[in-house]
Amino acid sequence: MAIDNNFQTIISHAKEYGFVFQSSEIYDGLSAVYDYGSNGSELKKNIRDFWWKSMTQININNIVGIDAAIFMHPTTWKASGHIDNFSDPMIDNKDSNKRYRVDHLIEGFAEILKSKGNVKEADEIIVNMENLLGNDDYVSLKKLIEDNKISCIVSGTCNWTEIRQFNLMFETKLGSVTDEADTIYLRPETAQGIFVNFLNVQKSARMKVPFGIAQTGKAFRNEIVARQFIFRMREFEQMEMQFFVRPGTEGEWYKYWKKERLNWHLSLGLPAEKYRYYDHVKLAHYAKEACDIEFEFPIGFKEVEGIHSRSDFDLKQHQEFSKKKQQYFDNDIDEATGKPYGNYIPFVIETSIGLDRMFLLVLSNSYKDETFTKEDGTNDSRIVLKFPYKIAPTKLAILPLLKKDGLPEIAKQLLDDCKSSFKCFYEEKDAIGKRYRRQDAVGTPFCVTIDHQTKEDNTVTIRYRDTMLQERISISDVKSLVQNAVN
RNA sequence: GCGGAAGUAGCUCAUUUGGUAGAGCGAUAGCCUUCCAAGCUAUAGGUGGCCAGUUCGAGCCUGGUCUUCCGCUCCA
Repeated sequence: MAIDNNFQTIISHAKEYGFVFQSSEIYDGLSAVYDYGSNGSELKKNIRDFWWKSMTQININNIVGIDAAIFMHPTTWKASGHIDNFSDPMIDNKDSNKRYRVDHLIEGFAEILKSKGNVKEADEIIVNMENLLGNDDYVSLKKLIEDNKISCIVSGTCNWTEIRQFNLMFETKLGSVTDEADTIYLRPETAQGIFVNFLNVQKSARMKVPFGIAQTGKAFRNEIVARQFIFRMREFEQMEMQFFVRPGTEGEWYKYWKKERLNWHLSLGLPAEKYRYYDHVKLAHYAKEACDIEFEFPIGFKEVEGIHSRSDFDLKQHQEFSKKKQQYFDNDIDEATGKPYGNYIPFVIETSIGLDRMFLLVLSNSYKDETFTKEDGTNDSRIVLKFPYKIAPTKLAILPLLKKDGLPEIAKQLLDDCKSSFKCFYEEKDAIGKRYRRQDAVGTPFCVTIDHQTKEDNTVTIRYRDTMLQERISISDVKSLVQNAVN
């Protein structure tokens, strides 16, 4: 997917106005890692807060939050399937650019040998390969491929890259963790922190199925190709909610959350026509039903959130690996039998949204390059970020028209009155028009100017970001007006 | 990861064949300004992505490396 000019412009704007920087930029940066600047961190936090509130406050009766550690016991990832599914050594043919799993490549060659009658030779190669794989001896493995002149089906050549292990998970070391190994991983998803705490939370918060556990936090994936700005990063933040339900009811709850999550997006005033569902045909090993909520980014329709019906796969796996029962006793009466539903491992509906992707969604949707006609008939233009009010980094800019005649003093009084209620910005430098443009560029929904008339009748001019219209209101009404608009 | 292209001030770009870098905008500090950027003055900011090599001399030539973009590839 090509990155169009519009997207490039947005990326430049994000850097120039303190939203997103490349990580460690003074050291030439780190590929696919980004930092959030002064405005970006506010926007990101506001999105996260809005999600958190929607989950844990509005659904106050049946969703609670947790904040699990990034480090988890390594067996977690054996249970989840992350270790087995993502640790195969790979090799690329430089001429065809085709990638092979090393074991598949060599096994394929051995099959051909066998079909030609060289059974003994084929078996030797396989034994040899398994030994080398067991020792992670990639240099000798490559030599094995080259010595046997194993070639690419597409190009027919033996022009191979070095063998590499594409493990999705970042490894690190922790002092003695288990008997077997001290290698631990940075979590590739936040969900497992919820699953392993299922009973802790259920018991301590006295939750009854159906209920949910919400969490936001960093996750890490060693993506082979990570591109497209903050769309695919190696370190990113997820906002996940796992909703535990009685087996047999997962279908209706899946439908419920599928609808509910899209409504959340729309409640921010984001355009419905830019959203669509993508129902998965090919399902993951744990899934019963799954869909993505996609948004039309400048780079096309892309996934921003996933809703997955995960069955009881995760809890069952953890039960098996930990030898600890993960079941829940349901006291509700089953009308069919007249008895309680009893013990079961709940089924799970997961909603998982990428915070960074949501950030990019909001940013690219809000970015407008507008041209308009001024009062004197000439054309003018502005770059404006039309953020939803409640997540805008700064809510109110307070601008004395002149930095003399006591105007700054009045302005600062208003600032003191407002700054504990919402994020304000104060500036007295430069012409007023220029200051308006700067606020447009960072998406501040309201600007208030203090002029000489303010001294006479306590009114100020409020200027609206989206329409550029202005009106005079009483200075005492400013705070409540902004507060009402951003809540 | 493979192949291609690019990297000069915060941004957009100059610098004729190799001779120790400039502009506009922006920023900062003043001045002027009574409501939608681009009035005046001054100042700051670059070991030319980084490291080597060739040369008397490299922003310019060569190699490596990092980052970004494009095309593949990969993608619970």
